[in-house]
Amino acid sequence: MANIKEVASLAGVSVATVSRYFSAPEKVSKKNTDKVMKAIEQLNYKPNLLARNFTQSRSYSILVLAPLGNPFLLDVIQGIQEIARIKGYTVLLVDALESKDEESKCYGMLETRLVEGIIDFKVQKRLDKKNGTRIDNIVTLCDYVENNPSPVVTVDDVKAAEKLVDYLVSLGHRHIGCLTGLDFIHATVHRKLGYQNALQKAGIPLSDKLIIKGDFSVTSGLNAAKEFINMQPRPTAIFSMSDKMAIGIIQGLKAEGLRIPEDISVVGFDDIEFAKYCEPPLTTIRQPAKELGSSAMKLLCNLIDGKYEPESVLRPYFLPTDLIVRGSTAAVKSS
Amino acid sequence: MANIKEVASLAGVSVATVSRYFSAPEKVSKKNTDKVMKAIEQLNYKPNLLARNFTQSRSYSILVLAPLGNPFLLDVIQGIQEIARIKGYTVLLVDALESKDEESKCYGMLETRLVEGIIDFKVQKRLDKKNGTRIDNIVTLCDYVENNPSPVVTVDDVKAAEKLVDYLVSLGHRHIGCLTGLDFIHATVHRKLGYQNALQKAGIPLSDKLIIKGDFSVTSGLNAAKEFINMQPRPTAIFSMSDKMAIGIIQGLKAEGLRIPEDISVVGFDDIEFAKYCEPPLTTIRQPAKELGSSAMKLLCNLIDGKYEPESVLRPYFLPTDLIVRGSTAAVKSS
DNA sequence: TGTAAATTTGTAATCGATTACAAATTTGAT
DNA sequence: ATCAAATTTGTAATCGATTACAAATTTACA
Repeated sequence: MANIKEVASLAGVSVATVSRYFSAPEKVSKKNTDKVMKAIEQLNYKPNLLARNFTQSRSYSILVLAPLGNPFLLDVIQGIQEIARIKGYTVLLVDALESKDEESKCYGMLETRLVEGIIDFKVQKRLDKKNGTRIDNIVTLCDYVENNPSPVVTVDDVKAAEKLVDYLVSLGHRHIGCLTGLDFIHATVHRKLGYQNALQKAGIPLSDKLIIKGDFSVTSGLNAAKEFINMQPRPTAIFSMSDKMAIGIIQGLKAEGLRIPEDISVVGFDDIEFAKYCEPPLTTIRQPAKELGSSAMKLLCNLIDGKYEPESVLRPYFLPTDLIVRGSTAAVKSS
Repeated sequence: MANIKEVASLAGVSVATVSRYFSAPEKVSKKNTDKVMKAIEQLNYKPNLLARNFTQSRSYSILVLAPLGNPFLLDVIQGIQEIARIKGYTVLLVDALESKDEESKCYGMLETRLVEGIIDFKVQKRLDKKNGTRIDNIVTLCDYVENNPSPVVTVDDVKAAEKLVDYLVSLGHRHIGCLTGLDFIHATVHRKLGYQNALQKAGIPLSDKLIIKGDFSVTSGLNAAKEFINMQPRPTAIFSMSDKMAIGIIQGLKAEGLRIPEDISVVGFDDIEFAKYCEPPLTTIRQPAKELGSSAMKLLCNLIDGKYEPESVLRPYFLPTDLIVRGSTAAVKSS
């Protein structure tokens, strides 16, 4: 494989000229440009980017730590990719469900220079290491906590959940079940808060008996369905913290002969592609997936470029959500 | 950020010793190991992997070119990741639906040393460049063509489709519609072949009128549904080349008041997670997604390590598929 | 044409590791 | 205690680019 020196010698110029041919072609005379071009062509030369990255001390790569298995993520990742491409970054992807060990290895890639930034789908607790401050060039996506150690792009889960449950309340529901997500994800906490806010506003007493712990999987929805059915009194509506679980719930309820939405209304969260192809189509909260991804990536690029005062970006950057009303919800039966 | 020289000088040893501390710790005396450890600790030293990669002329990265948007891919990618982690590679992911330009840039990453191998979800036509031979360290996944220029891991789409349509025939169907995928994907060609084989075996005349062109999206399924309904004679069963399209078809048929499977049977291909949560649950072909990913990655690792004779791996590596019978198929109505 | 300014070019240092080879040290056997 | 073998260590070259700086060349204008 030819290197820059060979190109230079074949072209009869110095290596600096060849290097400039790539980095600042306007500074190379027409005559030499031609010579260099020919030599490159003849030797089929491709610059060794490992060498370039090394000298520039840049990897032009960023890392995305995402819990694959969530179909909602595909769109988010596409949003990330879109900006990455424009800005000249390549995207490394790691499944975030790996071990803690694996995770810290990923964070280590910042220090070993393999990546210039990280987009993580969950808040890191232990970001503050030795020096007690936030670590640079990390953006938290779709998760958020008070005093977040890194900049955040997400939706306002509290408001979104509140909006959704407000809607159920407006349909006359007063016994509203809740299926939560993984509890180390802060979105779970926030959506629960929104759920409770809505109930309180409506003067409905809160009850932990109406809340079941889920894990965002279809299966946990299926299992929860049975529990909801056996509740006394049985809820007339169920708020599921993800569409996937809502689909499981609907399956489980139908298996027991219940009709949706006539007997029980079910709502999800995310608006994944299949939400509208459910039977019945799912009432849910739409998150602007692609925008979440692209906004996070833009933010990360600015962090890498040092365009921000660190403090100025620690306030969460909330994107708007939409309530999508479909067929899985109906007014409560007057009993 | 401390470098190896500073560590060496603080520890009172040579850089070679520090380097060996990482690469061959058994060759460093206990005394020096301690000294180096302390110096590393004290300086919070992390080796600059950009430098290491450069000197070793290795990136320890591989690229996956995948059409995101296919939920089936998530599992495949997890399979890839699993092996990648074990073998010490990181995975770059690029959405394969990008422009040709983007695509060749990705292939260029092999020559610029940024990645050591590529897993591509489609066969490359122009792999044979100047030297007319196959390009090393590329594995084609889930796509296949005669005289493939690179090693292939996939399922036998012909056999799988044939198995599926055999099943429809066994239910008494003789008018079987077909919704194809993108026609530059060879799997489309092969599945069509399997479809035709099954019909021929059963002595059913082939007719292009029963075949509609799709693009693997739900929408194309929705659109096709209307066309199938208006066919004369109307098919009693439809073979869709992906689950997503099948879901669209089912939606479209139901919207027109048809019952599945009583009026029309529908089958898909892939067995994505939502196939079993459809209404009715989808009869389909299960592809071993995770195994496809892990097998491809293992193969790629061996290619990178030069363990194979090039010719020995150009025969496609077929993984087995299963026919999954669910509720979307039924015996044809005796008319 | 002469000279200053602007442009283009080349030399050589540099990035931070790895590693071949030689030198130094330790170990082990007699 | 001696010497050979084995182990450990250090010196310095190397990977392939970028880039500061100086030198050479070209351009512009009086």
